[in-house]
Amino acid sequence: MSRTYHHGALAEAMVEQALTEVRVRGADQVSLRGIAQALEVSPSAAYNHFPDKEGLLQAVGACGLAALDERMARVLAAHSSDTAAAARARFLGLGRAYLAFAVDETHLFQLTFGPICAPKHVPPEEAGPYRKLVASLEDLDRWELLKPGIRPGLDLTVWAATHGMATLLVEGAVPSEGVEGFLESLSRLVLVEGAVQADPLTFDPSGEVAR
Amino acid sequence: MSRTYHHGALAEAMVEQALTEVRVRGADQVSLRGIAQALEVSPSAAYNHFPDKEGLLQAVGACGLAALDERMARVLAAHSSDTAAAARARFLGLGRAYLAFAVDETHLFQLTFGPICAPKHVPPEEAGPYRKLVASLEDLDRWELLKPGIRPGLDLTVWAATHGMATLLVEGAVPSEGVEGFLESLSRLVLVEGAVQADPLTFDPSGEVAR
DNA sequence: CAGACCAGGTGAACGCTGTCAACATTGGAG
DNA sequence: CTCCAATGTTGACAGCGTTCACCTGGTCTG
Repeated sequence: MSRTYHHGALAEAMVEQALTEVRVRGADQVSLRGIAQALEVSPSAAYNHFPDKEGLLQAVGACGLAALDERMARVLAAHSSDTAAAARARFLGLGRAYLAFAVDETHLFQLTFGPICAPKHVPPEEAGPYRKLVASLEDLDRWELLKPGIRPGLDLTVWAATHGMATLLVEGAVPSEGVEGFLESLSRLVLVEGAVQADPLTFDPSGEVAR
Repeated sequence: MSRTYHHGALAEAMVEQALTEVRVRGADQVSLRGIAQALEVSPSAAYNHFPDKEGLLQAVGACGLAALDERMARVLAAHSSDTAAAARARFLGLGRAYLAFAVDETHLFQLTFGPICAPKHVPPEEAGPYRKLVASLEDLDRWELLKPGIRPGLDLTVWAATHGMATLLVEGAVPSEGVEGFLESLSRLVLVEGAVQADPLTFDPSGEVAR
């Protein structure tokens, strides 16, 4: 309980504190001084670990990306069997996980894909979520579940649609009830008709935020 | 040239000044004091016309929405004939205009659809751009240019895809060269094959900012 | 084992910000 | 002509990010 002069793991502690504050109040409502005060540390201590406030927020944004990736990984783990039905379930589940993250981690989503952090994780080919989406589409293609002739450019288009729907949810332009309708419509555009009808609505892709 | 005590049209002047500063530096780099200084007016004068800084920025965001709407209106005017080819050109042109706006008005786009302004223009059914998109889709449907059975939910899905592509462009996650590929891919998903092949790449939907 | 080193902490200060309350100015209505 | 309401100014306040000079104390060396 004794507060030593040197904290020992200030960087991690600041990211964690900033993460919780971002989640409840939004990134532009958190102050470096507030975080330092919560940690009983002087405001300038942060500058031993981060170049500036943006540096700290970028670390928080990386946590957000990791949390999203973990949700998506959990979906893949829940539908790992090597069947056409599982491939379809993975595709829909990934989309649902992405949108669920946007809905119940609104502020973190905005930071992760906002102007402060977005330039940090480009090109997107290196990030987990995009790779998982591409893999899922390749999977669908292998099972011949994709409509014929639509493959070129499909990665980007499906990604844009999902990401766009997520931002619309976050902005409040679309209520969260619209998620299932969106996924159905997207499926109608992309998947062959009547291939696998059973809809795996059972899996709930919610989860905690990664460190 | 004489500076009177009362400005006369301070509200409009502040919006205009804020608009130009947002366009070059981004919304979170503009300060109320800076705007007041540029107009040779005291900082607190703004509070006679706007409740706070956010109020001013919301007015700027409304200009952004109007500018986007005007670009889209110009596309409709350029392809107003009542033919299947024109309907297809309108659809592609609207998407191109939306994405072009995001590319060359990045900061304004971010403000207009960011956390400060987005809650202001919901529900989106009341905004021009969404209505124009919906009308375009109904148009395509009337000419039987849409793939059969995909209509339910298509408005939202196409809007999400376009808006998502726009945000990816803005974030730098996708280079602006990807626009045409995206539009081709989207067309492949939505339009009947080989209906109208001539691609109206000729029209340039760039334009000035309204007000 | 003494002592220097240095990563990592402190405190005060600077300039900037948004916002407010009290006061000044003035065009135009009565 | 007078007065008022709209609209501008002044001065101040608290809070912000950031910097600089300085302090602490665990660790490694002579």
